Amino acid sequence: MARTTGSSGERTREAIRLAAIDHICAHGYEATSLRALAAGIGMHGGSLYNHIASKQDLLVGIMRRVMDDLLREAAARLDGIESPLDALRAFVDFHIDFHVARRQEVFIGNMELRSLTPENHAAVVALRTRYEDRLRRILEDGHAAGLWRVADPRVATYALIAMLSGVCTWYRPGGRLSKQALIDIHTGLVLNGVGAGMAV
Amino acid sequence: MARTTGSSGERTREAIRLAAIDHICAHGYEATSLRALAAGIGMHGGSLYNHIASKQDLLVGIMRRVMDDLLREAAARLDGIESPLDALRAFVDFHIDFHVARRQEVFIGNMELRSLTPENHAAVVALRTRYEDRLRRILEDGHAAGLWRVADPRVATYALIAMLSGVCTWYRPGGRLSKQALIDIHTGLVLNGVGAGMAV
Amino acid sequence: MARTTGSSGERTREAIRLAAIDHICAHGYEATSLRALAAGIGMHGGSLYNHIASKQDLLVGIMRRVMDDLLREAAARLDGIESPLDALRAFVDFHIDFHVARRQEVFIGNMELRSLTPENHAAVVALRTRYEDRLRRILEDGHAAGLWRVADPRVATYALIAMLSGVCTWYRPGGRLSKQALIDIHTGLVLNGVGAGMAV
Amino acid sequence: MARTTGSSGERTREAIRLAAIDHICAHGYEATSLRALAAGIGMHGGSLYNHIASKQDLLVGIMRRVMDDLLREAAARLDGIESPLDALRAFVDFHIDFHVARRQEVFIGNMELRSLTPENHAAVVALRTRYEDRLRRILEDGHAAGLWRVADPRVATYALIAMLSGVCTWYRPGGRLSKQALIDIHTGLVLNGVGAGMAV
DNA sequence: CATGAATGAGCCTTCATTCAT
DNA sequence: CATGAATGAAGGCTCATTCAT
Repeated sequence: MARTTGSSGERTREAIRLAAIDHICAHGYEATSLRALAAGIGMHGGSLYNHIASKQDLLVGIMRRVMDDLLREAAARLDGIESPLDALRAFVDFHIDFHVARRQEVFIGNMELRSLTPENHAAVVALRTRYEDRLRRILEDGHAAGLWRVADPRVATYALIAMLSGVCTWYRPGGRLSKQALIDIHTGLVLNGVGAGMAV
Repeated sequence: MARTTGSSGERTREAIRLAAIDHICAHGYEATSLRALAAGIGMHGGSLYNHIASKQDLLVGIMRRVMDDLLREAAARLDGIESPLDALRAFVDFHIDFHVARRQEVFIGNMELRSLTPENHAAVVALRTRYEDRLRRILEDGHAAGLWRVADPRVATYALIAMLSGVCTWYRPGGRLSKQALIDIHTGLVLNGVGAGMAV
Repeated sequence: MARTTGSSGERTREAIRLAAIDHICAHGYEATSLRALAAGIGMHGGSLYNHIASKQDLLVGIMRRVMDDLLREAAARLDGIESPLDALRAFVDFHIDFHVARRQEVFIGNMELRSLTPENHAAVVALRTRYEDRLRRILEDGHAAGLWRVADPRVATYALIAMLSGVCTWYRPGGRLSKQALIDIHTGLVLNGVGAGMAV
Repeated sequence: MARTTGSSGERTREAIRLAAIDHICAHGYEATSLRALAAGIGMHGGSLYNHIASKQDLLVGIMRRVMDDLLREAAARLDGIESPLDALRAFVDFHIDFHVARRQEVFIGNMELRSLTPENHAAVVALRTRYEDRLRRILEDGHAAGLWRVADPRVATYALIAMLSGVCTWYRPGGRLSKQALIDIHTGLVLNGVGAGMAV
């Protein structure tokens, strides 16, 4: 007998996740009511608990998943690139790509850290740090290779990631600019910014 | 005749503001309880209403004040600068300066837009836009003067402001770097970024 | 042909009963969740309903069973004893015996009367009364026979049963005292109490 | 200006306590809803929290108060009595007196120990033990003085207190028997029970 | 002005129970 | 029979807000 692509439970779980992402992104975690979430997908509030352990669990689930995906996809796209310059280009490319595609979840990941319990906070921050370390190492490598000059790689990392992530604050799909245009603009700012401008 | 620095009422109002800034910055607007705020300054919840009209009013007050100060101080520091290059330098300098000094309020201004009622949201966003316009005009002027090349001034503005504002996410006074070091690093990234690198 | 000790269904039903006795005894009926009960025996909450009609039904089942056993075993041990003195001794002996053996269920029977629906409450109280009547009749018989003096048999019955049942509040198997020691102590208190002391 | 005998707050607090005693006694702690309690005294559920810290706090408050009163009044009535026989009589007298007067609270004290948090449980049990120790010491003193024979004072204490406390299970004010009759009956059972029968 | 108290809505969560599979 | 999922009600508790004193 044919099996549907996911049990009803899995589909419900996913509907909850999507509704939560939408609502938390728009109004924030604290301002999101599970009742409202449930109503939005045609359930009663209590029924959610057949699929999630708690509201906090729902939040941290969203955040871990997006961080996991970010790290995994970053590895797939960036591992093995030898030249720091290529790596930096690829990083910008990937970062914008991912942040445009997963705009809402990444936004939540940035905004709702303070809504996590201490343990969850530590876990998510650890994942963030691993991602930041990728960029920091690229910056250090290029610096060591004389490709550019970065006085303080840590601060530069923070600054560049803040810049590149700004996209999920204002970007709306179907807007004036294509994703590729976005990538080009940001690639320019980043490469020039660190002083690898000739190469642009 | 000597004048006291403020009536008792004004001092209370200010204490409330400061407590609110602290708490909202740390835990968010929705997660901030007026009772807790009041307790923190030795009052009862209900008594706050002798000084504020509502919780929303308290929030929007904080946000308007910091935006007003931002615009006023920006005008004082930047108006009258002729050269786009000097203006850009001065903008970075001022932005970091202000964002380090008013770290918490600016952070609230960025994080809690979504907690505002539609009217308040519109009002605060209007102020933000006026500030962004300052940078955008500088970028356009420099471009027109051939000092640098900025393909899309609007997106560049978003990107640069996101980068420069990242500071209030992680900067803690008394940290590893002096404010001047911060300013230097960011000035480099910005000037290089737009392609005015020779001038750094 | 060998017979198994019970069908799988019966064994499940019994496992539910035992788990319920444990949990209700420890935390009370209202504080007992059917989900928790089910989990304790490796089932899901809903599956319980293949074996019980309702939570109330589970409770009243436990209480009726223990009262039925109490009455049946009391009859087996006490019916036919002629002398009131022998009967009183035997009653104490039996009561302690049963209450030590069925400590938890009897405890539930005493504590959870108030959790029963009115009909169930009436039914269980009727059984209790039949048991109390046994002691009351013994006391009246001995009084009539001049073996002791009991001013108010009803109150004396309540008092003596309260005393003898206290055992299930504090007794733990494997404690300092043997069951026989318990019986001796209580026999002394009861016989002396009614004034049949010479006979102890 | 005349002052009322208690602030409105105190009167409300007392109304809550009384309603809680009634309801918990009748239906048990777990089965008692704060909403229902509040409705019973014309308030909304949330308003209770102007007077209590939590439902558990309400329960432990009732239990501590009655245990404190029990210990204090016991001291007032029993301290200084030299003769063990007089002390035992006085103990029975006092115990029944108090248990009739404070029937409901004492009942709660006996039934709801398991509803207490571990810390509260320990605290209340400690008070109970101090009360039991009074009776145990009387029994030991009389035994040492040769007034009666008590093989195991600890168990005898449990047994007698269980018997004397049974009263709050069935006694209803205005019933068939006067309080004095109750006291007389129980005094007889106790004094005879320990073998001080001549003295009755 | 501050207090103490009440309101009424809302929140997260748990629960007994039902039922299609 | 067991499961997974839904229901609908209820529960304890918090909150912004109001108002008489």
